[in-house]
Amino acid sequence: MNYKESHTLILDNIGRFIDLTELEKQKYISLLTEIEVKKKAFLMQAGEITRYEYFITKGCLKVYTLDEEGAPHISMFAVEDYWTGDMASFMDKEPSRYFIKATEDSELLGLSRANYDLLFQEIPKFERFYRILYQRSLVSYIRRSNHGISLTAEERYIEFKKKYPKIVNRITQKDLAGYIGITPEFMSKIISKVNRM
Amino acid sequence: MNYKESHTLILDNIGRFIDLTELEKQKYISLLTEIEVKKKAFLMQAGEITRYEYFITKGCLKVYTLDEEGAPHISMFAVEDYWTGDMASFMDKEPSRYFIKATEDSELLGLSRANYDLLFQEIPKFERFYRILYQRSLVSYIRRSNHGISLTAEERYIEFKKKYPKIVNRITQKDLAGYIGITPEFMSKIISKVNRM
DNA sequence: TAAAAGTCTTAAACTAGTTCATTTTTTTTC
DNA sequence: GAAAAAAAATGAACTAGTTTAAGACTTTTA
Repeated sequence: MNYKESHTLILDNIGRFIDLTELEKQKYISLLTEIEVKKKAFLMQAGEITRYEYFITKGCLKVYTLDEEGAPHISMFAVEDYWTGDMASFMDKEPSRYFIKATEDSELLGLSRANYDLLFQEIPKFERFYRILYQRSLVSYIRRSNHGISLTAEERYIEFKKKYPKIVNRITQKDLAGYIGITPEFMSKIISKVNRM
Repeated sequence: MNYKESHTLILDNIGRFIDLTELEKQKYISLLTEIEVKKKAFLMQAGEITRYEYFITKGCLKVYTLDEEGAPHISMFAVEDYWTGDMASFMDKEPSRYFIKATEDSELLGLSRANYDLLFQEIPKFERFYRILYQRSLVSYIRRSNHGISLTAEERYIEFKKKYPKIVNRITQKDLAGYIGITPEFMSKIISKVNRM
């Protein structure tokens, strides 16, 4: 993907919530860093302090933690047009608990912490953009944290398929199990059951 | 609680993230509505369009949905110095799925949707306040939605006690079960087990 | 293109959590 | 302050999801 395409993608994403002048667009783009990650490579690992907030222009990544037994718990899959990172670590400059690993060759745009702060000084409109972006993410996480707790694994799988039909075909069953919160073995049973219905 | 005390509480809460002039403080206070809810009364019910975002100055409320079988799933307990409401319904003016019920006699300050919009026009600094508020809530919900899925009920109970030591003594075991995502019977067993340890 | 590594499937034995039913304890209400 | 209502405790039978192990299928790597 060339620069122009990835810039159009991120500016369109921002354009959903705020209007920018040509000058502001240029200024914004100048604050971004181009990043490439090959399949299976880490964008970031637990213990590091997150340097960027990421916007995905191409590919797919998984964001996950490891529990005491070393089992992975996937908190999100990020594909084109998604934002990702570890906000807690990014904001408070504390070591992250998350790993971010590419499941396909991927391309991203990164906004560093210094540039994030600068952004609000230079284009205060971005306070609004992030206010709305966070608000919307919040609505969906509140819903997920309730559903995660109250639905059965089978119901969560059916919801995931409905909500992310494009993602479901790009990830392994094992990773999906790590997201749904069950073992790969039980995931396999659920899938064959649901497909039989 | 008198007006002055509740105004100090909310202004201190806001003061954590942004600085306001005296004039701005007055302006902000003038946009708020005083609300009282008696124990067991509803602040809001599913099907209604949420009219306010609420700040609690006294008391305790539970925010919950009912599933198809009529079982309650509690998404948060809100006590003094907390913000609550249904953001999805408030923002998009769509019917809410949530009930909010007082578990103690409570007092709140409400910001209506019209005044919320006005606020950003009159004191743009509030974009920043909400950007930071939402960002912090997001961090804790992301953590909760992962933990909710990957910890056992007993671990979730121990975490809740550690994180909200003051709330745990103000709510019933039954409501806590509705938050943790288990039956009241199993909650009872966990509590007696943990206390025995 | 063969070997190695990882993913998926299946099944049996197990455990965390549910359901239903009953009794005791606490809180609410008049 | 007695009666009613709600919450909490306990136990037995059940179900959703885990664990372990082994074989089949796919993808990656040299």
